[in-house]
Amino acid sequence: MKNSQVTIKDIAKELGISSSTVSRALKNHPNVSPETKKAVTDLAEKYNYQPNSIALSLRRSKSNTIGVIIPEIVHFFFSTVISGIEDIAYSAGYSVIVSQSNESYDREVIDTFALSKNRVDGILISMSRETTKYDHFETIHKRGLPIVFFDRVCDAINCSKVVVDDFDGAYQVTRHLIQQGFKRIAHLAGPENLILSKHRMDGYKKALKEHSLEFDESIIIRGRAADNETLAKQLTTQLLNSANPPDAMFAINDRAALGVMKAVKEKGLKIPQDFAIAGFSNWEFTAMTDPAITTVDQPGFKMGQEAAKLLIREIEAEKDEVIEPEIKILKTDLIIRGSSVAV
Amino acid sequence: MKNSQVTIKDIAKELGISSSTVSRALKNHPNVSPETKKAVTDLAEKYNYQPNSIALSLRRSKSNTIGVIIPEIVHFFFSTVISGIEDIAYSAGYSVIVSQSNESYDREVIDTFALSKNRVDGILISMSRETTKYDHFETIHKRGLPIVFFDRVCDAINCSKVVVDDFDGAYQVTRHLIQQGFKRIAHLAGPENLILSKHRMDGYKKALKEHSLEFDESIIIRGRAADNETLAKQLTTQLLNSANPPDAMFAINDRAALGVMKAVKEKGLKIPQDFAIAGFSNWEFTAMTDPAITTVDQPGFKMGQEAAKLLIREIEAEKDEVIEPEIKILKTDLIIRGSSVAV
DNA sequence: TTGAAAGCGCTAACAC
DNA sequence: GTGTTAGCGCTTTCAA
Repeated sequence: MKNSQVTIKDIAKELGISSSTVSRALKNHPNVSPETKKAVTDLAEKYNYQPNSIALSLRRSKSNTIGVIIPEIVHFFFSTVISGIEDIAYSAGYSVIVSQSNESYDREVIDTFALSKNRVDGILISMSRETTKYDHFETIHKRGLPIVFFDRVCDAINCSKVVVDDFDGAYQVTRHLIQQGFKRIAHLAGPENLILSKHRMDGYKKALKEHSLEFDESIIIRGRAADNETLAKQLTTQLLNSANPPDAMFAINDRAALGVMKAVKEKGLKIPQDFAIAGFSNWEFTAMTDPAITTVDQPGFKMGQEAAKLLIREIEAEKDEVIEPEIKILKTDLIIRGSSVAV
Repeated sequence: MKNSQVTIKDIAKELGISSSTVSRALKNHPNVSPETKKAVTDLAEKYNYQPNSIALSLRRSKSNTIGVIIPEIVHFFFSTVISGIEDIAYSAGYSVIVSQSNESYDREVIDTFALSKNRVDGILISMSRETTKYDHFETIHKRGLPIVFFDRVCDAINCSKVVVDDFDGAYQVTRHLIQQGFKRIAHLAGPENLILSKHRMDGYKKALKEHSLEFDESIIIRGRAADNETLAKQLTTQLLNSANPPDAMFAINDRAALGVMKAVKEKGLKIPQDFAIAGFSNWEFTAMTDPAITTVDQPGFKMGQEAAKLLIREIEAEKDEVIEPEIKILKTDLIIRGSSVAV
């Protein structure tokens, strides 16, 4: 177990020169004689010299590492985000430390401080579902550590954020349903206190209005169905059995869409011929489930990339340079899969 | 942007004592007077002192960080593995740096050296599909950096590994099919040069033999169908249309299982009543697809945990202690989902 | 063109 | 019980 990496000192000693000269030679400093430079680089090559990045971090007070906190890694959307982050970070010379809060507030607080203690240069975070207090963010943000939120952002902190254009996505997908010829489009909405739900509802309404379809409260499902597949299915069945049933449904997320789908199949309707389903998706369920559902794709990879870019920009800003926080709103993608598949 | 974290020195200065005393007080060294200790800890608390982990790393030549290289993050199996790694690493006080090779050999080599350069204390790796040369592992392993392989392991390196018990998994799932009353069980096998394929084939054979069913080469699908859904479907259809068709199929992986499933559905057979399907799964496809398929689950979380444990054990071994490499073979889980779902 | 020295933050051996 | 000193590996003035 020889753990001996060569250091600048070793090279200096072998060459009988000082370590400062070696350091200079290695980084192409102008004032080094060509001969010394050659001798040094040759030897460095021979011994496969690797600068000790920890020493560098200490010297520069910069770790070239960014920390990421997500609710859970085992989730298509979030792992996609990480992939995007890694993509940008890697090219910019940063390592990525990943930690998951497991949707726990306590764990998120611990993770936040752990990353800070580990001297990451900045933090990317998507909040846990439990989080309603923001002191931990406040603390490290005040301390000068750059933070960028993505997807589940925190309004209380004045920093850069990356989110998805819910309004536009909802508008687009509803318009798509209308263009496909569906005339009575229901909406399984999310909790009314979430701004996200409101945005999607507004997009839905805009599309209806634009095509002179009236907004009908009786085909809106509200309440907890968005988080409850069984309830979603049940309420959809009710709608389907009503006097004036819808011929399509825009579901707020994929859990809801799954419930809707089951109800529609049980009723014996063909998707998307008899009844069309569309929904926002963070690819938790529907992606793998049914090619006949049109989804508004949350662009995870892009989101990771953009968040990482914003963070690195901030990290690398000059000391006195003032960086204005930027809210990046990403357009969604409408994913229309082949509807030729038997359902 | 005040980036000023308090240091031991700051505390020492304010208290008019030396930094070594502060250091000692902070870590409860016996030879510090209670008063000094109190004064120091109070002040540390007040200023929210956080030891600089980079300085510590430099001092101890230990980063308390482990590197992970996986083919791709956006994959249910691998993200599950990371989750398991993170679980163990976190409790043991290690950070996890994740990098993905994207199934590219070149990128894997780069990642390997990048992690080594970043002074991680050890590396966990699952090889890229492309990798057939192992010099990069050899190099860093010789340098004394602990490595543990998982899932896609490298036989050429003498180090600890974590794999799945393919033989037993195949045996169990085949036996399960037999116990369900199926009598003519086909097998969609993997590439014959892979040891994994051989193990699974052997497990399959053992189960047949144990129940006095004869091994029939005519219902074995070999070749490239394991990596090709379309081909899998096609060859399955052939089998189903043959004179003496099978009544069940054990597929080597989930891509294959998916092809089989499509063929069976197209044929109009009910799963699992008319035709049963079972397969090894790393949850790439089938997991979300069909509750009627019995899967042999590759325990990703456990695998991550075990790999991390082995690695940390090695990292934390005393200098002169010799750690024998250990090959950990994890049992698979047989996942039998409710077959009550309409198919 | 090069070397000596200081320092990033921390710890530990050695003095007193 | 506490201070001094040296050093982890590197860079960067300052002086020669």
